[in-house]
Amino acid sequence: MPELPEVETIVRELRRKLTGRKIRDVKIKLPTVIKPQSSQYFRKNLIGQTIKDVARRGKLIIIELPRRRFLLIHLKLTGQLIFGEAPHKHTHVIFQIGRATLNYNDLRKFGFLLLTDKAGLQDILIRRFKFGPEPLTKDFTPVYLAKSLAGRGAPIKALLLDQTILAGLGNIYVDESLFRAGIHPKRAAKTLKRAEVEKLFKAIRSVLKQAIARGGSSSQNYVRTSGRAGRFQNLHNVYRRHGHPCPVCGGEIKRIVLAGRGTHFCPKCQT
DNA sequence: CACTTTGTTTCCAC
DNA sequence: TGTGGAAACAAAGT
Repeated sequence: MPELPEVETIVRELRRKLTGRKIRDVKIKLPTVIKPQSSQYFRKNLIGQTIKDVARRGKLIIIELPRRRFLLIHLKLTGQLIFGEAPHKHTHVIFQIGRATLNYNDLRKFGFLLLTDKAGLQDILIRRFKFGPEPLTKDFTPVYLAKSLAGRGAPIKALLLDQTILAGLGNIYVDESLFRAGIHPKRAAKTLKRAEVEKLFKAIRSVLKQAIARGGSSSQNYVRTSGRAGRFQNLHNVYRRHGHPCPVCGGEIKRIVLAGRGTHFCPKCQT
């Protein structure tokens, strides 16, 4: 599952391996797989470019190229960027950087790559990706969280998944954060007490930090850019553990559908 | 076959 | 206009 930690890892490795290097060639293996406008654009525009910088906002990776060009990579679900791997059935784009290769794989093809100019980038960032703060920066505070939840009748889980409130939290980490905070995913956001908001704030940060430290969650087919699996799935308390006992109280973990997502929680511990 | 998965969009009701 | 719920969409593996 591509979520925050793996994107962090990818960006770090992209910086290390690509910054200042030339992209000599970009091979489009299956042009129809990528958004139609981008495959053409790739072929024409990427050859010989030098990567200047890489940034991350939520699950969107933005690589700055010279001449005010930007490469956007939006990783969703099964999207992967893997260094030094033989291309396979789900490899859609291969970046050749010197002798190194970086594969863009996406089994379900939910993600996309797009090469665009400054105006297009701004358009996308402003109109399509109005991201809230990064959970692990100082922009994210208990006060901000409280303010975002105040007066909202929606279930707390729905708001935590909303990227305009908080960037980069996906289904796994929302479920795990709510478990750690002892809050029921269906609770109306505005009913959270001050102490609960504080607890949730801490839970989100600690879950993400631990997940990053362990290289993310390989619960289905996520792997790191090195191709190795993450190890946070071993620490999942509730995510896809319905029918199993709660590690805290021993009660049964339940699964419901909330905000269109599989939602896992302990009915005893989370109120 | 049904079902799962994510992020986004669309539609509908209030 | 904002809000929230529900459904739809992409694609493919289980």
